[in-house]
Amino acid sequence: MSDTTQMLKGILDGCLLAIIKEGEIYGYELAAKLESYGFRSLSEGTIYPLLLRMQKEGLISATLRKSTAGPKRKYYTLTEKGEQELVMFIGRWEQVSSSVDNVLNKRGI
Amino acid sequence: MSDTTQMLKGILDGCLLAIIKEGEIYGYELAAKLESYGFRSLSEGTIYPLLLRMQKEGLISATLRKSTAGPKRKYYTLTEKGEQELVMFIGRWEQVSSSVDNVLNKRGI
DNA sequence: TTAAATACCTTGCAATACAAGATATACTTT
DNA sequence: AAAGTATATCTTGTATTGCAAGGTATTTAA
Repeated sequence: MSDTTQMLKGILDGCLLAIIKEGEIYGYELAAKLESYGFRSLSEGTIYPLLLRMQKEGLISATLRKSTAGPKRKYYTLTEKGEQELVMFIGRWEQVSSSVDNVLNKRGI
Repeated sequence: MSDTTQMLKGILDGCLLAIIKEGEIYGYELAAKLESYGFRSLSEGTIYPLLLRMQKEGLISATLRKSTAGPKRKYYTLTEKGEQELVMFIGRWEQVSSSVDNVLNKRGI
């Protein structure tokens, strides 16, 4: 109850969409990218199931490519549906985050 | 997958703490207050179990008082532990929300 | 007395982050 | 060759939590 686990629910998927939109990227690299944006180190048990789920929902699509330093990488790109979902995510985020900021700054109505 | 349900996880408790800190308040009023801050209408099935949980954890304490227009009201106040938890919540929120904003504004590193 | 607004609670479900453990490839070191 | 290390992905099971649905009780107004 004292970490950010619960707080990440419902925002990680949107953040992944936003990063993938910037350019084709694979899971292992994504985890590092999230850290560079300020997220604490995220478990692979979080990233991979999430990517698979989003692919199954048709938000992203994947292609396998050989790597020079390990097993094949699974590169993801946004689908049309994924772009739409990203737009809706941003709307949700702005509504919720501004509400929280209102509460913390004590500016009701 | 297109509402803010998941996004509220891990932030509602902190928001309740912040509002209760402003002054003694009861559950039914709290729901209205949250709306005035920008949250969409929250179910009583969300508010009451959450208040009971926080009371059980010792973050808030309650006293019953008669009402002029209905059954007794349960007024909540912050405990010392609740104040500490609020401070920690604010820290978590600032870390996470700034990370999300970084991702959405594409400002890595 | 019937209705409506107020006020609180309980049960069960669904969604999701994550720990733990497994598998496989390429390169480097011994 | 063999072993180790970094890279890269996946699966299973668990804990937490928002919320719908349904229930109870009190006060005032119609």
